Amino acid sequence: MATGSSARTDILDAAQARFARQGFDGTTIKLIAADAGVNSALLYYYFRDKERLYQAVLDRLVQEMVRRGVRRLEAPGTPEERLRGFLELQGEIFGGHPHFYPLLLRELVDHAAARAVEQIKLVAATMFRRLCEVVEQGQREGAFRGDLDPRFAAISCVSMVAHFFTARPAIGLFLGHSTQGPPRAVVQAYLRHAADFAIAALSAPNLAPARARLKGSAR
Amino acid sequence: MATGSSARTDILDAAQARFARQGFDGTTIKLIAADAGVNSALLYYYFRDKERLYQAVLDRLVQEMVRRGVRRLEAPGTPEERLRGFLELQGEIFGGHPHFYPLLLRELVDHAAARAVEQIKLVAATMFRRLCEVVEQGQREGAFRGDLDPRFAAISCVSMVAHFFTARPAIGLFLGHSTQGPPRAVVQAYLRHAADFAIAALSAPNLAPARARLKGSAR
DNA sequence: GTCTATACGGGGATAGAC
DNA sequence: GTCTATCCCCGTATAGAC
Repeated sequence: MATGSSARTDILDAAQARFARQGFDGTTIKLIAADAGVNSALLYYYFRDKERLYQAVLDRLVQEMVRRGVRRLEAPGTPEERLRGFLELQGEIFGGHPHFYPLLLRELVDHAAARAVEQIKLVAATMFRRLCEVVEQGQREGAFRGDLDPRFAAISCVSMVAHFFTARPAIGLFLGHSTQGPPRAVVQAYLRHAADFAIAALSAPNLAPARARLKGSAR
Repeated sequence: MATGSSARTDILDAAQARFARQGFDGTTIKLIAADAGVNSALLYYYFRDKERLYQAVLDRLVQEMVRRGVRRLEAPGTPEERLRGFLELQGEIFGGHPHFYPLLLRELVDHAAARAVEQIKLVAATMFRRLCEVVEQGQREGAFRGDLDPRFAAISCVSMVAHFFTARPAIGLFLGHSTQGPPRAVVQAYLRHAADFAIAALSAPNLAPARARLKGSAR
């Protein structure tokens, strides 16, 4: 309700940026108001307090992530193609919008995600579940090795992309750049590497690499 | 100097726990003092201000991590054994001491690691460099595939372990437990999986499967 | 809906006694 | 070295005018 309000979404946007950059405790209501170009008392009109403003930001974010993630996982293609597509989307989201992943990350770190239990359960029941099903399908079709726990495999694949953005400042220095992180081209190169690395680990073991694609019809 | 002082280390220990759990902004001097069982003014005697107290905590932590990491990487053995040993240590450190990884993680997230630039450069020049050399050695010896950037491979391997602990609350829910994270046995199982997954990706045959798939035929 | 003005508390930091 | 007492700022939140 009242979604048309410009001030309301301005506040949400400003809050998202600040919470992502400085965390809950490090962000002040007055600063958000200044960013949004409104008076600080207005924040209490739209959202009851700082806590609920944070919740509203988090809600909006997780819902968008789940929506895009599930849609990508349900795209047509082989399990390998769908997994690659999902990892690609992950890179787009985490790398593209500067306030997306940092906010999720903070929520995980700040209070052991206590404020996001419901949202995480949603992710578990939709996106994560779907991702595991893709791995399982690949296993049934013989493209992926069958001796892996699909949930562990899913976590490993996602981790290689996620942690790159988590540790972005450190990785920037590791690779000879700055704490701003590596330049875009290096990020892209890493993301390609990570997808290949994941598929290599998942692919059926060396014995019969060429025969792995039994039912595969090269399209 | 003055390392014998009990109050000083008590303060450092208490500060480490609080900073790890609640972050810099979320932690108060008075609370740290209460945890350490000393008066809050004493913190200003040993450390000039909150900022320097935080720095001291971070210093102590990174130095211990580097020391243990490098020692493990320089242990005798094949590249595979040394990589496995390093990932095992990573799991021990991150999983074992509850304030170790959360503090590093916060530093990465909080201000793009601005407070830890020097420490990260130390890690880059010692531990990370050493880890890359292990991968390179494996490549020269033919145990690991040669078509990977050793730095990217190193990052991928570490990521699979690190992100598991980063996202611990979420992964706990994903696997049907709580935001406290999965039980110890599941953590151990995942760590074994991650090491195997990493080695599988590194050992995968060079070109045959990946290229064959493109053409859809492997003679 | 949006603003001004303000209360109320809490946090960092200091002076100085012991 | 350790504590008591205190200052001062700033952040959240509310009351109420427009």
